[in-house]
Amino acid sequence: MRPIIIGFGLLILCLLILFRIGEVNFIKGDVKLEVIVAIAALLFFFVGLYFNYHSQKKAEQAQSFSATNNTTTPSATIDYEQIKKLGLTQREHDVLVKMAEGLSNQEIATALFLSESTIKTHVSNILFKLDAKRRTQAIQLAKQLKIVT
Amino acid sequence: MRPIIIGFGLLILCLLILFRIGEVNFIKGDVKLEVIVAIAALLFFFVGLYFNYHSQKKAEQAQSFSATNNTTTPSATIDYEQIKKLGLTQREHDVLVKMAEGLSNQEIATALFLSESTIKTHVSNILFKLDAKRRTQAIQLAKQLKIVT
DNA sequence: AGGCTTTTGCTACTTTAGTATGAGGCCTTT
DNA sequence: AAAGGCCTCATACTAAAGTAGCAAAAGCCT
Repeated sequence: MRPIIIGFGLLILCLLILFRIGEVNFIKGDVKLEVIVAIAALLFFFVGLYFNYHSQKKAEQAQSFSATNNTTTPSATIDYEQIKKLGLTQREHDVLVKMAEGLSNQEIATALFLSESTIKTHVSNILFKLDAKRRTQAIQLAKQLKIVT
Repeated sequence: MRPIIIGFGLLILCLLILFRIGEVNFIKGDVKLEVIVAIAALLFFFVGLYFNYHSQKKAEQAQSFSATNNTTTPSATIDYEQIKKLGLTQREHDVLVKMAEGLSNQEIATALFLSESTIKTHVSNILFKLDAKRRTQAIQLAKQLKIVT
């Protein structure tokens, strides 16, 4: 929770700086209002993306967890029991899904708002847990075990 | 695709209106820069939320579509017409099948009694013909197009 | 036999993937 | 408050994968 607070703090700081620049330059007439508004708009556009992404992730997590608790659902698409059995975490499963879609590590990183390093770590752990040597093998296994569609 | 364009058109319109308000009121000195920036920021914050929400919806939709297709057509047969259409040769298809099994280039080479160089050539051609950037993507496409099981 | 495609293979690169290790923050449980 | 699992990220490697360009051999087709 703290990083979010820090993030917002920094954002507010950035905004204040923007205001300052805006005010100063308005006197000089160098920077136009449009530019400042555009920067702020862009900034908050991505903040919105980020924010929504995180809230949805949490919701998904809760959903899948409740799904695993419900033993009566065979879940025609994904076998959550199998995921549990293999010891795959939520995040690892996320990455595995993206992997199966044919994305590169860098693309997965972009899609999940993470760094490539993190994806590599996850992938490495996935390969270990699935006892696979390559990502292609992991994908094949994952489809067989119905932990990805 | 069209709703997105319309949406962005409306957004640009909103921005222009904001600019107008800003300029007009600056002369009168009623509304401050901060307010305009804040409005723009808030606006785009929600735009970000909305945008991300929809992109995720689409992803989910695509997933369910492919899922329903799989359930409605359980035929595990290979579409040779598709292979022809793509211009894949016999050997390339052989390699593609091995690729989908999760084998490395070296392993495919051993399995087909060829050198790794040859496999690389084939793989490169496969990727080109399938318009894929990586072998994982090629596998995913190949399964969708039913040219591998 | 000459023209065609396919198959095979090479060298020399560039780019991704994957491993090993460490570290810090967050969250839950104890 | 301490402990442990999870997530994130980084560095520094090594190992595959993929690209570009070329070329020889084989098979096929009238």
